[in-house]
Amino acid sequence: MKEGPDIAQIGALIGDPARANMLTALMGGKALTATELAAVGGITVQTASTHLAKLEAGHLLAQRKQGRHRYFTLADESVGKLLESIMGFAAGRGQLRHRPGPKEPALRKARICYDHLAGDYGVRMLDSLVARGAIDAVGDGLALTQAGESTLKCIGIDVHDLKSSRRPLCRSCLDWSERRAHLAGSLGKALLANFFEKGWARRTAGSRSVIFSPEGERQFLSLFPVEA
Amino acid sequence: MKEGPDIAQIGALIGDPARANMLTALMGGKALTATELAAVGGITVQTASTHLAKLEAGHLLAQRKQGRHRYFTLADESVGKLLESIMGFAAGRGQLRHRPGPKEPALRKARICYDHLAGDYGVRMLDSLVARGAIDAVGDGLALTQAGESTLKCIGIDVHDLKSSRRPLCRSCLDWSERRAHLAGSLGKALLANFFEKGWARRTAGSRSVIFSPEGERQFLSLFPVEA
DNA sequence: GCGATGCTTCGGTTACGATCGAAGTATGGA
DNA sequence: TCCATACTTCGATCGTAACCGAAGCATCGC
Repeated sequence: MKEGPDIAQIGALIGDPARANMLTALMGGKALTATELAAVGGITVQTASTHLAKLEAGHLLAQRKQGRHRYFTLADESVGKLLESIMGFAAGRGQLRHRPGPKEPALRKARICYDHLAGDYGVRMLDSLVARGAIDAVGDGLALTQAGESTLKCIGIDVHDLKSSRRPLCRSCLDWSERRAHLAGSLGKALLANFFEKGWARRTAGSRSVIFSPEGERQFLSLFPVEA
Repeated sequence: MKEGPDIAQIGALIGDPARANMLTALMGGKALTATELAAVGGITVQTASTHLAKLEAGHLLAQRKQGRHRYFTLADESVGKLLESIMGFAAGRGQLRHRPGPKEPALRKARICYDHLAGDYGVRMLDSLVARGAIDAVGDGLALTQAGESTLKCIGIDVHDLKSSRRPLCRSCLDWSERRAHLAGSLGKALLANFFEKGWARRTAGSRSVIFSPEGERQFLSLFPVEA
């Protein structure tokens, strides 16, 4: 009867709308305070506090005290991956939350998926890297090629630094809006960080969407062309 | 605020213990009746009926009427994949349901994951296929090689038949007990079916575990050796 | 037709958990 | 020291959904 891991527990954790909203907000990768999370959940701070305690007990969140603030983040990358995969599943059944809201288009174009770029632009970037032979793709798997290493060096990313981390360099992540893979892993993170540093793009205040500057957009599109 | 797909809904569906048990049971790949599912959920048929209706409305289950029986299965492969990925996540946090039960060892050795082989033996099989060059593995991705096609022909599987289906041939699936990949996709399904046909193994009554016959086990182990 | 079986629907109870007001604890600044 | 801010804990309320008994359909075998 009772076989295997307890999926009901984490299902229940994600199953509450307020908690789901908070988790979704944390997919933006930024650490948020309890008060901020209460706002996105549409509840009071007291209620949020109990929710956050539960999520932390379930090891979905981690918190870091800083002065009188308490910053919450997703516990680790695996949580982000889990959430994105559930989103992909939900999107596949056409269970979008209500009707597409005003921010939907921006979200579909470019957004943060935990710590890397997702949406149309994220998919485009991976496609382009694969097309030029910088990344090998077999099925779902991704691997950086020799040629890819030098390509990235030109962009300004030293792959050698990334390789020291225990986290995999390339990972594919199913994009819920595009229903295709985009690039995750430490390389995906480094690329997004690189775009922010260069001023090509910036995060928005209360949302996961990523806004490109006109110049940044031009650069990005020419750096990652799509074959005709 | 309300961004992206509705993960709370499917979280809630999975979050109820009775429903989670039923879904887990259906991971065995066999279609089960409402009465059987009520038993695994530990509830009466009436209650099970309402649960099943909800799961069906949420597109997690499909049902097929056959005489006065109603057979329920997972809606499609994506549901199985989602559940296994949640199990993998839960297992990773050490949130096994209680303490390992008596059936746990058998389950870890060999079990059905929706329609293919998982557990120690499932992981071993994939490792062996990769080691002999029958399958290419890059990151998470898997692809059958030319050499692999003939290997499978010897085993008694005509890959050409499988290729006609829209479902991908090779897919990697994260094994919650081994925390490594095993082989899913139509090829994974065909291999397990092949073992059943040959009488090497059989499913058990109320469980996901797969029991090998002594002879079948010998054959299996020699067919999929592990390098020293 | 009739009873038996498998399942669903209805009605009413119950329990759990989400919620918030109010009070309590910690940190920072003045 | 004193107050303001950030957050948690307590206590109580309330709503929802899980649950089961009983009744209602549907299908099978006879």
